[in-house]
Amino acid sequence: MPTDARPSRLRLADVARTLGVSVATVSNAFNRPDQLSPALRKLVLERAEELGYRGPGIEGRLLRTGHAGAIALYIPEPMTYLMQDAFVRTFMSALMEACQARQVGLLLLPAIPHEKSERPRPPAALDVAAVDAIIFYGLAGDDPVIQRAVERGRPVIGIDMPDRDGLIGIGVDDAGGARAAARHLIKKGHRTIGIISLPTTRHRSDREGSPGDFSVASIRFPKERWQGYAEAFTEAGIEPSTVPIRICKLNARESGRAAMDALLDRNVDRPTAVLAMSDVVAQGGMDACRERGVKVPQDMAIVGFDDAPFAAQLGLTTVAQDAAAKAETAVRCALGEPVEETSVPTSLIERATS
Amino acid sequence: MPTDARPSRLRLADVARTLGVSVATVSNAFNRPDQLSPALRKLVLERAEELGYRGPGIEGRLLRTGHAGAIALYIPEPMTYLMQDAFVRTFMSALMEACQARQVGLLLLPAIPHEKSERPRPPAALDVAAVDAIIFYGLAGDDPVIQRAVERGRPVIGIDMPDRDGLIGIGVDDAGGARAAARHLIKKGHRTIGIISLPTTRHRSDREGSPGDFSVASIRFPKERWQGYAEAFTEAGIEPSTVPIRICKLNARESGRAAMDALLDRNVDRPTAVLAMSDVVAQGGMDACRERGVKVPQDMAIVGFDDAPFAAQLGLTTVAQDAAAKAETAVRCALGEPVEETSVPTSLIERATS
DNA sequence: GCATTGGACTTAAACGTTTCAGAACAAGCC
DNA sequence: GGCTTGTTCTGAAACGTTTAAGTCCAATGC
Repeated sequence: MPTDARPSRLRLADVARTLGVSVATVSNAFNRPDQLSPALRKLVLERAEELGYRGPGIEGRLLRTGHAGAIALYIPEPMTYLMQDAFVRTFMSALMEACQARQVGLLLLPAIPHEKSERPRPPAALDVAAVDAIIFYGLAGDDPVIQRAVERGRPVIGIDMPDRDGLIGIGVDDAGGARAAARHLIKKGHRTIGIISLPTTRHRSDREGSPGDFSVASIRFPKERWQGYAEAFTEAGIEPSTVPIRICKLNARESGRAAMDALLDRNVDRPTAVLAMSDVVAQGGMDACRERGVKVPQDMAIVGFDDAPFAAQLGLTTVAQDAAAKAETAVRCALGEPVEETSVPTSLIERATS
Repeated sequence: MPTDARPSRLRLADVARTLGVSVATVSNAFNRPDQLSPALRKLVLERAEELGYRGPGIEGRLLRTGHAGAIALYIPEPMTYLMQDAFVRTFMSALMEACQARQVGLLLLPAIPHEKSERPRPPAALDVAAVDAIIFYGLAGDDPVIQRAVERGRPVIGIDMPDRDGLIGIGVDDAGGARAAARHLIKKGHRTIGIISLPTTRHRSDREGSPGDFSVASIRFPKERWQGYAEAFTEAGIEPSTVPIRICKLNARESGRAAMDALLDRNVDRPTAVLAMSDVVAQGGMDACRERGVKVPQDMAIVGFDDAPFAAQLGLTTVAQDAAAKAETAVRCALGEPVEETSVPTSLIERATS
């Protein structure tokens, strides 16, 4: 280590001093070209380059304007979840691309730990992070962190969440995608179709469900997807209240397996097809069929949701979400760019399981 | 509050005012408990909670103290690369865990685009991001962004990079890993073991080498890895100066192939095993063996270095790096925590090639 | 020639926080 | 009683930037 006494960064004032102009002029050279003559601007910029001044630092600017040049992503899970789930990774990639294109930083916020602990806990990163907006992913609609984020007075975006006071919800057209999936199975001749649902509230368990669960759901997409399924059923003359439903504890393969098991155990109304609310639980369902010797799609047709990367390998018919559009829209909203529509389209991808 | 149209965040001053104390006192209540009586501190904290004040915001603090509560990660690739490569994902997960544990944000910086463009380009995120430190990953040792980062006057960490003025390099324990690899082959009964080395200086060519090349090496890894190999040889009573060495021009498959070719061409001391300094050149060596009908591992055992993602598929025995420790150490350095050792342990992974 | 306009640059006041240097006061020591 | 020491709180000056308001001056219109 050399004996560099003062490695402090250069400031506007340093550039201003060597040129004999005011700091305002230097600031304007960088931010408001119309406020000074082109000749002087060129001079200032050249001198800045010469000195190694890279432009106005964030410290002062953040205080003065509140503009941070980054957006935050918050998930209620440990951060590593972003790397684990293949579907999430797809979304993340798209989010990164959107940020990259705008040269904006993406700040991953640590989930706030469950706090039984001491009262004077330090302010959470979520509360103080230097960002222009916060994007939530995988959050329940009634999570209290939403309120905290909104209080910060910056745009707050919720992926797969309903709009809410101060929260811009971005989602796929869940109802439309689900309707298409259900119609597809009905067209194939199925009349008894089971549902494998994702959890509808924060209180979670693997259990039997009913349409009533969806009307009180605090998590949006199961609700909306059910509505889509139900619409298609009604169209076809199938009474939605008679449809067998299993609700999963988690979006996990094992939960899907258990749900399919329960459906196959039924004596009456044993379904010939299943609509799964995610590809992950659909995959679990396929596991259960294989174990029990139930042939897919002959004895059991399956349609997933998400078009996760592994769905193609499995030959799983599924509803594709445009994850890229979702991420792009989220970043647009975050940065205050004009955005026409906050729900993105879906499309049914027919493969071997139906 | 019905009348207040302003959604502006609460400030220290707001809390101070309602209590009739000075802002300094409120600030101290949050940051320096020893500066006021416990009773008053309690009062202040309670009132803050009541008002919904979450603690001193980043804007002022950043300006005053420069403390941002986040660290940046910069890779010279598009950000999405972080999601694509399995080896990188492992590192990322570990990095996230380290950040999560400390409740520190992880800011992903967009790579600076190749700039043929207009002169007055806006300051890059790398230059202005609100972070306490910058971690580089996958960067060439002479990339000019290092200089820019160092100029910011914050800790700069380089993963798999040599130390450099202002840059803290974090790497694996090269000597230890190499020693383990050599011991492994010796234990298997090999006595004539060839070395396929990475380049030792900036002047590069595919050529024969000798121990002297390593004592004058200007590049760190080969030197250290050779030391590890040599130790193990000496232990086993093998004179290091008699060991056949090939030095590659590049860390490239083709160079590895050429090196193995040369070793197999030897009439005397034709090796029965090879220690390669990277998985890439090891892979090249395997190519050469296949072409010449030399059976691996029967006629030629091979041990690589790195545990690159493709190593498992190839069945290549190699020296794995502890990605988690690397990430943990990087974060430690970034946050100025005491760190005893900036080189991280390795472990030998035995597969089919030895 | 004198007011008016507009361009080019400067002045100075924020923005919210931290922290150094006191102030006020009480207690202890000689 | 004067002096030091300590405790608890306050005043005020930074930190680096942006920007509304203002100054200066040359050009224009009459």
